[in-house]
Amino acid sequence: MSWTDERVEILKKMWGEGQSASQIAKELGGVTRNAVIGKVHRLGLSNRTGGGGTAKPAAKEKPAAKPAAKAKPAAAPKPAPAAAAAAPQAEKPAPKPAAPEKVAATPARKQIIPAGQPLPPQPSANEISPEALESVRQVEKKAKKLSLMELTERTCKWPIGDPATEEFWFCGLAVQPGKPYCEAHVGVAFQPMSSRRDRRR
DNA sequence: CCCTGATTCGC
DNA sequence: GCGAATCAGG
Repeated sequence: MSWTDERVEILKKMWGEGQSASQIAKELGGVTRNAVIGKVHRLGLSNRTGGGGTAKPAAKEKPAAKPAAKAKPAAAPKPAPAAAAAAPQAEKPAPKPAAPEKVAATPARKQIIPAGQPLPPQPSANEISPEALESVRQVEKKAKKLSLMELTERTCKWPIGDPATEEFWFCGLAVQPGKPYCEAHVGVAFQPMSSRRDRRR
């Protein structure tokens, strides 16, 4: 893979949005995060964290608009990257702005979903063993309360709360190797059929 | 352990 | 110019 104009553009865009190098690498495909970082540096758009050697995920970054250095005087040779564009996303009714957390909203419009696996349906409580329910409640207290965008392949994707309200987030604890959930949630999500049958009626 | 970006240096 | 290896920090 080479750094074509379009790929560089995607890189710039995502980097500007605060996406991590690894995320950008995945999006582009065919490159590693190292390649992305290397390119970022060569392009001169690097400094994002104050310090050397470290950087936080895409979270607190002020809406920095560092680029802009040079503006193209004329010509807009970038006509149509791709389709997409239209985001059917209607304004979300947020009747309850009660967001205790300062969940940094990524200025991204595209909104990629890092989650690699399908999200689970909320289990009907009556299908789960009391013990399991118990541990789930326990774990929910320790949940990292990640937002959708904060999920990665290694964070538990167990949903907690009502998606229709502000009371909604994902567990976010470390997943069980190969599973989409943390240990506790794997327990309630993947139950042996045998035990299910026993419990049933 | 997982992650992050920064740097180096042979290609 | 490129990016794997390495480094350095969370």
